[in-house]
Amino acid sequence: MKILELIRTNGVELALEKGDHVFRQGDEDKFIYFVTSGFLKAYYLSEDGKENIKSFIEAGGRIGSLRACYAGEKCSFSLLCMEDCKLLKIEFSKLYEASKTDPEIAFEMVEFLLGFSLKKEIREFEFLCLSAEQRYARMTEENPEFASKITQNEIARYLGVTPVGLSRIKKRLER
Amino acid sequence: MKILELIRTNGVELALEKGDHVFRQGDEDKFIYFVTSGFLKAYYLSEDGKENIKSFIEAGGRIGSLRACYAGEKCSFSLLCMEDCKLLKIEFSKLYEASKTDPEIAFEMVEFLLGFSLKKEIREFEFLCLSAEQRYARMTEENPEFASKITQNEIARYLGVTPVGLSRIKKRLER
DNA sequence: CACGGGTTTTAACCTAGGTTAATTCCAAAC
DNA sequence: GTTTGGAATTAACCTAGGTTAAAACCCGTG
Repeated sequence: MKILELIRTNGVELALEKGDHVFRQGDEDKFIYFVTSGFLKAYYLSEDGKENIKSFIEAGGRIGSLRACYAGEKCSFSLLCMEDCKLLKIEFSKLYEASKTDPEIAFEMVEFLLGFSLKKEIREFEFLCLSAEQRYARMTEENPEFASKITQNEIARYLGVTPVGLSRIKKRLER
Repeated sequence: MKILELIRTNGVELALEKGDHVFRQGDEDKFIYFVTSGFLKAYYLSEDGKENIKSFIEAGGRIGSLRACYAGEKCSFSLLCMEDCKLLKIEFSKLYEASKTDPEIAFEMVEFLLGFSLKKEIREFEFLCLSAEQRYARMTEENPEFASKITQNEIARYLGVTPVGLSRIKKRLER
């Protein structure tokens, strides 16, 4: 991974504690973060204070606000450490420029972005075509490892329902 | 655009009529389509025959099933011409291989995928955080040009509600 | 003009999930 | 053991949107 080399030479290492924010919704933060260890959640906060979880990020994952990095906006979500975390961060622009001049990096970016797009496409499908109940069923099948790390409250917020709603769904399903 | 050159030399031109399918859900179709002219819709069909619209594609747009092209699955949606269309198609693998060896192509792919990811991220946000009513309000603001080309029925199916539901939402909003 | 087919609206009824608040559970801390 | 605080469940009530079917509307065609 040539990108990882680039980060080792150009990036900055961060050690954060459980409960720390990497950045907050509204910040201008044009970095991409590579998760060395730990576990994070990315979440939106609506005006009336409601939390909606965009994604969970495990060791090996990457995250950054595309809208902030690439569309010149503020971060549209917050990023929070749910455990102590080690991260490597690099300016998005460095990655972007590097992919202009370095073919290997460009190709690795293509690979990463394809994987990312695929995931987002599947999530779009789930919201567009499935009920909350079906989304929950899929989640328990496909991400059983999350169950131990996150509360049911957070699963609900990730699926787009309230904790109360999810509790009902579970009960309905166990029959 | 070096990608467009590649397509002119390696791609195939298609002229389709209104009502034709480019491919159908379940097909193995590993092409990326560049829309020269016309207007199409990409939609999912559920087991019980319900249609959910993934996206509309205008001239200048590109589309293909990522799951088919990149994840080795069947097409997860169908692609239908809503007007007579001129398309250019190319095997995804050709684009992918080219981005391994040709830095310009790789960079153009990065640009395209960043734009695509951004759009999907916004759609995820809309489903996760907004009500159907809010999604409709945003759509009328941001894609007023669609209104003339598509029926309200289809707007509903794109927003994830039924036509009846959307009719109600409209009525509620006009007060 | 009348006809016919598709789109939109309306109405009546139903269901999933939201809201609020009370209750129960559980686990860590004492 | 008891206390305490967060997580999950339950219950009662409410609302948005689904479902079905009928009505109204809108065109294009003969």
